[in-house]
Amino acid sequence: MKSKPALDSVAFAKVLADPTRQQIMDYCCCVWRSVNEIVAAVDVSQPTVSHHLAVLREAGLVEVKEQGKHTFYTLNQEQVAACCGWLLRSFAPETKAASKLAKLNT
Amino acid sequence: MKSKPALDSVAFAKVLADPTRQQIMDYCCCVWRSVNEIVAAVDVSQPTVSHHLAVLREAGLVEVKEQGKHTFYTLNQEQVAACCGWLLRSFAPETKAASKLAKLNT
DNA sequence: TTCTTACATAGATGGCTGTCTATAAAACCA
DNA sequence: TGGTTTTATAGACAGCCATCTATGTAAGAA
Repeated sequence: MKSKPALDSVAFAKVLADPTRQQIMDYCCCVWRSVNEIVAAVDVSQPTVSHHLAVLREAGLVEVKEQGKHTFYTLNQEQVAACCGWLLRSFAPETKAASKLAKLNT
Repeated sequence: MKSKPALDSVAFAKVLADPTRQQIMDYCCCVWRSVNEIVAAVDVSQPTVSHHLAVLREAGLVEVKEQGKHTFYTLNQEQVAACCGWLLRSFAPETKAASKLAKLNT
């Protein structure tokens, strides 16, 4: 019996289903970034970046840290891993990848 | 150096980002299903099912087998696994799950 | 305090897409 | 041959969403 992820698999996919959002996720992977830095990196307006960050935040796919005037974001890799694991167990249960992950998440 | 999946990660997410489509994927996982069976299982019209199957087919997420009057579909688990693996390596590289999969796909 | 910087929110808009009905096409049956 | 079943395609339409501009708000600088 596998536990469900914190995030619904359709909701997870919807969050991922946008190139700008994946670009932001990539840029915030393994490192904390201020909104300013992200805006400079992704070629959409600052409000659009804020919108995407709100989507990612509500999905629990980013962590937030406020420091004075700045707000820093970083990718929540554990959440991504949990959702990908769930997808693998749901839609690729007979593959080697699913077997490899069988021991995780009990 | 990890190889890219056959399917773009944004395109993959877009295909997954619909509840009816995930329902069809679930229903066709590990078994061949005719369009008729799928229609009976998912509570949308037959043309809508055909539309979703076309989306899944073009993404390489299902395999197709024609037998006389019937067309059978089954989920392509390897494609799903490849895309999930790619997502894990991209957006959760520091997790245990990513380590487990590190040996696959070289 | 006043100004600037950093970020979020509100509202509008255009494009995409999931759904439907209607129809076509192909295979089987009588 | 004609009719039925199975699936795909075409076209229309409504709802969603990514983006923008404009504005609000809070923190630091002067």
